[in-house]
Amino acid sequence: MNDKTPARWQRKKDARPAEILDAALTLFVEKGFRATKMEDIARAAGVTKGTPYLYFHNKEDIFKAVVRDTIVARFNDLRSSMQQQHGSAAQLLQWALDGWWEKIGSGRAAGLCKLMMAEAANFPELAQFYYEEVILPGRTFTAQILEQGIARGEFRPVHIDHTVDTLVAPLLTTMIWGHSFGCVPACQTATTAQPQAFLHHALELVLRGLQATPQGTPA
Amino acid sequence: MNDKTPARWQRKKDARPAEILDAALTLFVEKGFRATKMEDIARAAGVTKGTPYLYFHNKEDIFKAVVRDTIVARFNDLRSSMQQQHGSAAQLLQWALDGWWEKIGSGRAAGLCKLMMAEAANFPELAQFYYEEVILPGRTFTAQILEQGIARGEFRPVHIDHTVDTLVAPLLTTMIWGHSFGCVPACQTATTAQPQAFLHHALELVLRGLQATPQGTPA
Amino acid sequence: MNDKTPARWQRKKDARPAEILDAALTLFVEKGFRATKMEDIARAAGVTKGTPYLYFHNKEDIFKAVVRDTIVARFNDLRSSMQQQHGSAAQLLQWALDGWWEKIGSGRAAGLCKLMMAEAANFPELAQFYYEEVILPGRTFTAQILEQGIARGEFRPVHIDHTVDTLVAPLLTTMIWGHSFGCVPACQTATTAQPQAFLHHALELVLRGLQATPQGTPA
Amino acid sequence: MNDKTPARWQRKKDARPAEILDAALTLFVEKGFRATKMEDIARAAGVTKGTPYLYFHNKEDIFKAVVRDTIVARFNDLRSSMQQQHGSAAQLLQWALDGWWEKIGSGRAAGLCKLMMAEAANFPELAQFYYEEVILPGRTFTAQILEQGIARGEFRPVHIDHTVDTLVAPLLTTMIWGHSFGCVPACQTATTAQPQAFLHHALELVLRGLQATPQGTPA
DNA sequence: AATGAATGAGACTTCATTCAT
DNA sequence: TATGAATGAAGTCTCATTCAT
Repeated sequence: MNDKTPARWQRKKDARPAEILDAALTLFVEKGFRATKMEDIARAAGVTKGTPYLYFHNKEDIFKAVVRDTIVARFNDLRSSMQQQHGSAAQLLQWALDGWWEKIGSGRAAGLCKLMMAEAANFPELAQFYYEEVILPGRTFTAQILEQGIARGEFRPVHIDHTVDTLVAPLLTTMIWGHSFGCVPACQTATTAQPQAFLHHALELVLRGLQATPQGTPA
Repeated sequence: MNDKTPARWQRKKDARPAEILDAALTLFVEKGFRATKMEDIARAAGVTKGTPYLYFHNKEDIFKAVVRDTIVARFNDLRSSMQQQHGSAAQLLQWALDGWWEKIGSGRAAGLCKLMMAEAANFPELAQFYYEEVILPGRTFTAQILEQGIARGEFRPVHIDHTVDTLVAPLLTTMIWGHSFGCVPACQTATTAQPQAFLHHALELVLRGLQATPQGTPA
Repeated sequence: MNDKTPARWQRKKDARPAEILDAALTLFVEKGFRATKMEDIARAAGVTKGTPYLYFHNKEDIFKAVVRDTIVARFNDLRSSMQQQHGSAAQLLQWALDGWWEKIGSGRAAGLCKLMMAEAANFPELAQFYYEEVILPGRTFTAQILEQGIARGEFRPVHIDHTVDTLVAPLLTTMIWGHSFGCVPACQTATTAQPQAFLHHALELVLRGLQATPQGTPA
Repeated sequence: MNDKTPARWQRKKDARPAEILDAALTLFVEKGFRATKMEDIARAAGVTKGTPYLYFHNKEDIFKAVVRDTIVARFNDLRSSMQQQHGSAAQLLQWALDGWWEKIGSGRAAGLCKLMMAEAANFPELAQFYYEEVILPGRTFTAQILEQGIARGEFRPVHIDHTVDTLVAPLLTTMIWGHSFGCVPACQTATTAQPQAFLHHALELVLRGLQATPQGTPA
């Protein structure tokens, strides 16, 4: 409004790359990588066609930056929210699930994860970054809780890797469903309508399955 | 038929559409819809640029035909392999899982499912077809087994929809993982290495969680 | 209906080229040269794609044949209808106008003339044929009547060429208008609605202008 | 401005559309709509393939713009040159004819009119624009002069619409002939060689025919 | 730092023509 | 003679990227 407030413009200047990435994130999630035009990104960021090229080498570079930045930011959020949680392994998993939903599953980051799956084969290098920064730490974190639970006799001894994947599967399902069929009005399911209820239900089922039972295994 | 004719082209009208769809399926799964060029499809099918247009209206039409044909074919396979299975609900679910893996999960059809998720928002009409022909029938089938299991006292009474999704989640995970990060050598996990072992493990966990227990629920 | 009547098929066989040209004439008039597809011509003629090529070298060749055949046929019709007409020069011009309307102006041939104008620059060789077979004879014929009228004192002495063109102008206008704006519902004029009335009116006006008047020319 | 810059391209946004339309006008008139390639237009305008699409939606859009712009511009020229002409109806018609020849008949606009006739059926919407902006005003203008002439006793009472068409016919003939057979060296006629002489001759003939004569009509 | 006109490779689609049957 | 599957040149349009201003 007031040209005399340089601070505002100053901030703006420094914020340019972030604004561009923010716009790109929204558009990539909404339309996919190929269908998102550079000019759309620029316009959504309030700049003109050429400006994104001052900060990024090309469209692929923007995509990579979007993934990296979003992931890092979301992961820091999630990590700090998980600090110093104590309780049973089951409780930790529930907290983790809620934290994940709040920080990632319910926001644009979930769309980005879905996009990352869609494009992983086209961006192997980026996939590897994601794998190392997201997938492995996430698996390790989950695996540690599991192992703790087993060590404490809270859970049966189980195959760690497969159990981790079993715990992660509902999260993946929620993200992908919500950003694929969930976007089509005619293709709604219970999961898209009440994702959190589904997540809790799935976790509860698996936790029951993990429960150490004195009397043996089911048929 | 006769290798001695240096024919520029072979006539085989009846086989052409299937050949084109087959080539398209492979390429779509490998590279995605946008990144697959019509000429690539043509070349992969052993014809030239113009030929696919003799059988299909445009690229989108080919995509739709690929989905419809593959889905219908795979579903018929699966359905017939499930005919007249008898046993406990748990056994039925295990058979269904194995049948699904054999007919769909382990083949190109899984890649198509992953692609369908990636593109659902871009092809709402096709998404609806897929939803009606694949998702709903699959959910209904699973739900019936669950309800049977509950009615027989084999399973606890549970929320059907969420449990269906919990059962389906590992399948989705397998398909998507296998055709995203699983395609990148540096991004392997236990699931991509031994998908069937994971699927069995996940099912067993959930079945345990479903088990009717006389003595109450866990914390 | 009856396969036993070979005569009918015999005739058909010989008639093929004519049938193709007839179909082509209609389509060319309706849609223009470029917009008419070979396959449309074939289908309209009741044959398949390749057949026209058995009788004609290519599309251009068909166009040329259409023009030549139609023109020659229409001209023979017109010429024979004008045989042995006697009367004043004005009467001859009126008879010629009516004959022209009946044989050419009111039928598809008029559309062909319009098309010939549209395409003359693209088919110089064909234009020359048309010029020599239609334009020049038509002009000569008209010029002769004019000269006769002048010689008899029926008409004033006038510039023959320009007067011929003045007499021909309404005919051209009728043909062109009827096959251009006349085809668009929202673009009707008196001429398209009542072409014959216009033609008679125009001829009468010009004939009055040609009338030998004792008292001199208008301002 | 500076010849020392080996610039791959020149920036001149304001002039571009006009340059493109100018190039397009020439090419459309010369080769017709279909036969004119977008790249030809671009090259003739001194730009590359993609540039016309910065200013026009597609080829049809360029055609429409060419018609609209040329028509409007020529019509304004003509209208302003006809301002404040006084005299007899016959004189007005002669002035109008000369003005028309100077502003329209002798230039590229005449080719555009011919093209408009050739393409009217393919572009009904554009035809309607042309009809409303050119044909109707032109007819109204001519009709008013005629009615004035009749009211003043200068002309006989005649059918206005048909007489308008009779007056317009030579103009149409000139435009069409000049841009069809007139372009083929072997197809010249008096009209193509001396169009203005023909136009004057035709007008004089029709004016004589319109002359109010006390002593009756000819046979 | 920012603009936005211009570029030009690239992808889709059409259709006149060919030729094995 | 007739067919019609297949060809492939040609044309339209898009959009990531460049660069003079």
